[in-house]
Amino acid sequence: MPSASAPTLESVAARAGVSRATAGRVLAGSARVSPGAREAVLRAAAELSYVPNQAARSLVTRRSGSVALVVVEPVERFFNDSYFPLVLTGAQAQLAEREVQLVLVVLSTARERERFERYARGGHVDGAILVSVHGRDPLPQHLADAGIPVVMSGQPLDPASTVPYVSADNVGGARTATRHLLERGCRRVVTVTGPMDMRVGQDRLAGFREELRAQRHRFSAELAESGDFTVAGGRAATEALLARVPDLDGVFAANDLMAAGVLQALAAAGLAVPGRVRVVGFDDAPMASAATPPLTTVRQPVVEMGRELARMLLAVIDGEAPAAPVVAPTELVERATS
Amino acid sequence: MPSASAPTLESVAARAGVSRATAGRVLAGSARVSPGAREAVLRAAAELSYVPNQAARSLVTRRSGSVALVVVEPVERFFNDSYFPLVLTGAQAQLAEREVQLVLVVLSTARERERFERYARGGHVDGAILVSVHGRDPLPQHLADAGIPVVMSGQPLDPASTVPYVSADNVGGARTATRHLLERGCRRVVTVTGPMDMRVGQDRLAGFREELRAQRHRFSAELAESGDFTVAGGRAATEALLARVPDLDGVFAANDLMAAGVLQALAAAGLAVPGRVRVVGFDDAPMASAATPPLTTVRQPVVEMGRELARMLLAVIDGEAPAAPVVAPTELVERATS
DNA sequence: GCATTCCGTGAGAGCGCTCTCACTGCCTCG
DNA sequence: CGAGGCAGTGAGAGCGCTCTCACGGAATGC
Repeated sequence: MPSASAPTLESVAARAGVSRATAGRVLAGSARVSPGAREAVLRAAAELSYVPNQAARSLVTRRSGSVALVVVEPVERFFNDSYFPLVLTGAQAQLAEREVQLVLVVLSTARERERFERYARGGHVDGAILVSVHGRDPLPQHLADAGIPVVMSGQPLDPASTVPYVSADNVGGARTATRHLLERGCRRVVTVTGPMDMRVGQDRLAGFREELRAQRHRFSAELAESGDFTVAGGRAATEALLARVPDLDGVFAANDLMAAGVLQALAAAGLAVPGRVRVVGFDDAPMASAATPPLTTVRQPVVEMGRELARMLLAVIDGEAPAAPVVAPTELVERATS
Repeated sequence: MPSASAPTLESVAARAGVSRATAGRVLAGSARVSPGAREAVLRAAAELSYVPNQAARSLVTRRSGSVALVVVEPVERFFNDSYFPLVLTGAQAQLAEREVQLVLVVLSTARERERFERYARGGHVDGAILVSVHGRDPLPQHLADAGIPVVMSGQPLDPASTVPYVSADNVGGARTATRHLLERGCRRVVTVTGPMDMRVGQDRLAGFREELRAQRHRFSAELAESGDFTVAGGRAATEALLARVPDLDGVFAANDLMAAGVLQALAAAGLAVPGRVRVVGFDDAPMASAATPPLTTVRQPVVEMGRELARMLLAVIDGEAPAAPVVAPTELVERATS
């Protein structure tokens, strides 16, 4: 329970000697109030340290003043990946400026999904930021069709999707990473890819291929091995690659987790980094600078992307013109593995 | 905006042919309703896919159905540390079972602190879980004194604090880590400590000292160097230790981030791990298994601790007897650095 | 067999806020 | 100098829910 009896608009108005309506007008910041009345209300509110009752307000405005950040993946991914906490941080910061609360929702089961939809339709939140939805998951479109303001992180695989999204420039970032390896003198560059049923996975591989081609190197299927975005996956993929391409001297890992696995496998094989093999990751996760040796990687501005998601959602909620997708630029961070 | 016009209790009641009061009784799950009426209401609610309006409900119950997870540190720490996301995950899971929402709040400035207090007193949330508060921060006690249900992670430095908390067994974990090093044959074991103005830092050092003593090893100040819980700090501390104690053959780092720095410094100095020097970290952060070589560490059950925090808070909110602090057991995870 | 209890139910009063509407003065204009 | 307009204000009606209270009817007691 909060303190005994919180001050109400009524008591503020009484203290200021005006009606509830006028007090409300002042606090809503709207026009049409005499300077005298305004000042009196403001003072009274301060003296009582008045806080508007959000429940009463939402009841009439039908706005909750909060939005949901929805994590769709199994919770485990939320653990290891630095992506979510960072998006969350950015979104939270942006929303705080507008005094909008961020409610965290995790959707694992079908039942939870259904409940969330009812929850959102019931007006408990004004909109939702969907993070880590699978590329083909119909949930975002479904919610949007139900009239719930929705934005998502990452580009959906479905080209017909109308849900606004924020994505990093995955193709460009992968090209930069690959070019860097080539410029450093690598002749036999391979890649450990993410899952191919995810847009990120596809795009980062596409960037790798494009850049090889642009630099007149031949791409062939044996140069790519899928690593499913985990450390263990990165290690296993590297072992496979080493067996197929013993003279490889450059590895582009589609994320830092896998790059960590690459480093482990390389160390186990006795291959010096960066002396014998150069490695570049993607994401600039915290573990990139913690790796041994510290990992060269492609930074994506995740916090800023989180802010952008929040900004977009707020725009959708305010009924502004449908937001265009945003593709955030990436940047190479050179450390010791290249 | 949610869908055009959400069904209300009124419409459910009408459809079921009962009064609003009876419909309310059924949905509240309370007794005193005839089976016939109950079934009719339930069916009507399902058909209309009725969702109670939370705002209207809180207006009268003075319960918001949500609690805050408050992060007090500067946001940057939220980035690198795996601790927060995991606590959050655990708390979220626990709260979801009770259909309580988790609102994320970040407190950086004094203004934000003050606003949050008013926010909580205004009944916007029913309670708060405070994470990563500084050991001497008066905020938790202050909120508790204001009548706001509060629990916190980590033991407060102030012995007079009455705020319930959940903490890992830091002393015990540090003893286990140290013992492990000794059992593996290390003769000259040193430690990289956390900040000494934090309880965690103090406790993990205390455990290190206790275990040395228990095993009849001498502790002296030169065996400990502060590393402030960052990778760079861990690296710098290791360099200092190497200069002072060139024959060191075991390092206990008070967290995994610093352990990563230890590994980097050791690699730079050409000291093989675990051949020449053995290393143990603390936390079992994701980066522990991603390190090269994979890091032996002390696991604390962070997700479970998050759950416990949520459970405690709910108990406090329900006015149950003041919860006793919980100290969670730790566990050694052997990987390749020892 | 009548008074008493109790169960199931409905009516109605708010919770604190926003917002529409009407009203009062005062200013402007013809 | 009267009609119209407009700024500033207050009264009052809900928003959808919970909860108290009162009431009819069935079950129980003596």
